Parts: sequence; C-alpha cells; structure tokens
Amino acid sequence: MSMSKQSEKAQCCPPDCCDMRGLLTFQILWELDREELNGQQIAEKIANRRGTKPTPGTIYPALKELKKDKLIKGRKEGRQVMYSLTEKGVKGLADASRYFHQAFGDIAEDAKIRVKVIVMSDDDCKC
Amino acid sequence: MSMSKQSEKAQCCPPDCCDMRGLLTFQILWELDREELNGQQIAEKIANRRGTKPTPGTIYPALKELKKDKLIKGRKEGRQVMYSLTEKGVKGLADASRYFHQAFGDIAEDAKIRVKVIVMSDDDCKC
DNA sequence: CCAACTATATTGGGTGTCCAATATTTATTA
DNA sequence: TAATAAATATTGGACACCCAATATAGTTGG
Repeated sequence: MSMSKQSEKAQCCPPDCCDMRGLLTFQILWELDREELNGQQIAEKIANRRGTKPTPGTIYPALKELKKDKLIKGRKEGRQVMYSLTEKGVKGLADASRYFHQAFGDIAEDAKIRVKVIVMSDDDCKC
Repeated sequence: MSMSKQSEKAQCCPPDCCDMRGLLTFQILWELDREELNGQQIAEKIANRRGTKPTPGTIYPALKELKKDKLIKGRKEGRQVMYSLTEKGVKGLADASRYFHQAFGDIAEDAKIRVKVIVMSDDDCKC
C-alpha cells in the first residue's frame, strides 16, 4: 500500500504525503501507537489479528525498514528491543488511517454486518 | 493476504478455507458482489477508493487469476467483458470478510474516528 | 560455568501487487 | 473502407510481504 496519490475525493492528502510499506507495517504502527512493544510482542499482536504468528523472517525485516524510515525507534532493554513510534510515525499512522478509511471504510462496515449475521445464523458451521 | 490459518480466536474458518490473492482482489470481489462490472468500470471503482486508477497491467492480471480460480466469471458483451461473482466467489468474499473483520475491524473503527476528528479540527490543512 | 532458552537478526526463494510500455481485438466514426 | 477510439491483454521490472532455515547475542537455571 503506497498510501499515496489522490483523486477529487481525497481531501487534504497530497500525493506521496505518507510513505508506508504495506498492511503489515500499518498494523505494526497501529499497535505501537497503543503501547511500547518488543518484536515478539508485536508478532503476538499480529497473530491475534491474522490467526497466524508471523515468523522472525517477516517481522524483523519490517521493523528494520520502519526504523530506517524513522517511523519507529528502538530502546534496548536487556536482550529485548522495545519499539515505539517517532513523531514521524505518529503522522504516518494518521495519514495511513485516512487512506485506509477512504479505501476500506465501507468494506469494513459491510464486513462487520456480515460477521454479525453469520454468528447469528451459523450454529452448524461447515465452512 | 492468504486469508488462511487460524488461532484459538478465529472461529469457523479452518486453515486455507479461502484462497484469495490480496486486497486488490478483495476489493474487486466486493464491488462485483454489488453489481456486474467490466474491467474499466472495476478500475474506476478502485480509483474511487485509492485515489489512483490502477493501470491495465494491474487490473487484468488480477481478473485473470480470479477467473482461473473460478471466483468470478466473465460474460462477453460487445468488446467488453462483464464480470460477476461465481458461487465460489460469493463464499470466498464471505470468508475474506470474516478475516478482514478479525484483522482490521478495530483498526477501521479507529480510522473512522481519526478521520472525523481531523475533519472537525483541521480547517488549515497542511499535511 | 554451561546448557537451554529467548529475542533478535539474516538469507533465499516465492507470491501478490503495481506500473510503464506495448500489443491485440472490437466498435465507432469519418 | 479506413482511421480512430475503447476495452482487453501481455511483458518486464520493482517492491512489500511471507516463510523456512539458519545464525547470533543475551539470560536464566542447573
């Protein structure tokens, strides 16, 4: 997700105003906006979302890139590295959220309703 | 987005129960669930979401894959191909929606609130 | 001290998404 | 009919993501 460019609909967000990588990094920024976390804790947060825990080969390169882009910063604590958002990261998350809402807001509403309907009607699940 | 695997939290969705490609295909399925569309119309729908119209090199390979996986079907109409969901596509969209809600439901709620706040407070936009 | 464990990190290979450029087919218009 | 336009389609290259496998550094327990 390049989180960039605009149409007539997109307000207040010039092209390339936010340079995120993709949805994994978006989820990471979102979690780090809530609380300071180390790599393993981030992986567990993502696992709760996806149902699968991302492997080290997924999570650490993503953190490395986010750090390189100065969206997050790391603080060593024993053998762990506690990550948190930088000021640029906070702004990046805000931009990404605006994009996400424009691109997926209605789909998310629809998905919420669908899930509700399924839970109500699907006592014998066979998917 | 492989839309697969599960944790204790994920209910009713066994590993690999839905084999979608990613978010582009998810958006395409969502639009086609609403109405029958040709390639160009799909590109315009995506453009409304993203602010950028995907090029032919993006949209047609995606449609080709979805058709190969029998999630959508095409109906020739003059020089156009009108696409719609197959039965498998309807189920795939339902599975993907459940996954999307689990992975991004709270993030979408948060994004909605963020955007509202920005619109209310940001008369002098400078992002 | 040393073994086991934990957290971090890298590499290689594969897939999905994306665009620029180019090409083909079909319909419309001159 | 010929030129134009529209819709579809392919190719090559790039990047984000993702995992399996492997490696390293620090911590803890015996």
